[in-house]
Amino acid sequence: MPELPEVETTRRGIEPALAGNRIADVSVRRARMSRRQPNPADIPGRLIGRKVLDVGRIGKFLIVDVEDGFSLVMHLGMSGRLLVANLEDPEDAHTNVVIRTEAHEEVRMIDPRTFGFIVVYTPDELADSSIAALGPDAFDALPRSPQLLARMEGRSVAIKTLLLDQRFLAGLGNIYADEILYRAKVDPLRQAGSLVASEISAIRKQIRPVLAAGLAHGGTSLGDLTYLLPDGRAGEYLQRLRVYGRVGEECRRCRSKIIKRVVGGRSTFSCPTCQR
DNA sequence: ACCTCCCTGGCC
DNA sequence: GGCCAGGGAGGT
Repeated sequence: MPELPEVETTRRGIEPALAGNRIADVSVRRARMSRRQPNPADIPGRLIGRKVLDVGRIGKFLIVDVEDGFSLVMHLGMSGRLLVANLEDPEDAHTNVVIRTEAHEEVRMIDPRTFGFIVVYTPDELADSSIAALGPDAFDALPRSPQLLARMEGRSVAIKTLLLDQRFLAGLGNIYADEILYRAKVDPLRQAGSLVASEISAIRKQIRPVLAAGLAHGGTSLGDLTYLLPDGRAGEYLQRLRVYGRVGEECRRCRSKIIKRVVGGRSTFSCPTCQR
């Protein structure tokens, strides 16, 4: 992971709060948050009393390995945040999951729109889950261009849709896909299989810088402020976005008007002139 | 490979 | 009062 020079994202990080500590209690306050658990009643028994061995991440999935082979998987959806708090700290609204450790701290998942979730897998369940099908992490394990090219060959899917497919690359979301394609000068609707090596290389070159810039500015809080940093502050990447949300504004490169279309069911912003 | 659904707060 | 945004999974 990159340094986070401008934004201190947590008062106390999730990883130090969990790693090496034993889980004392788990509370799922909104049943929907455990909808991906085959039997939601399994969650406490699979976690309580077990020590956290490792805290990792693939794309947008946070993966916490505990003793006896269980893996706690958390996803923040679009409006989720994780907060490390002391037991006596007042709870924010929409605190939907609370994981307490024997160090008397809590990791709280706050998620107004409840697109996030928590699930605890056995090794077999993990192997059968969508986690096992995730592509390489877009930041930590970005494949070389020839490998990306090979995986795009013959595919008619729009490149934007492919970038959002977590089985292709794990970690890119709607806003960042648009920014990457704008910087790479590739039309989001181009069929993946039609891209030539130089275009794929251009896309690849932009992936890490765009993600790093987003991280450095604390992510992208939109006008509705549903996404917030763990401490409740807004991320400030919105002001740096070059195309996302800028329909009708002038392209910074060629002054054409930025257009908005729907691609793969998601709002998609691009320059009709310099993205080809 | 596509479309629809889930959910809620903020906005028109 | 209704629309919209996001990520992922399920269905067609």
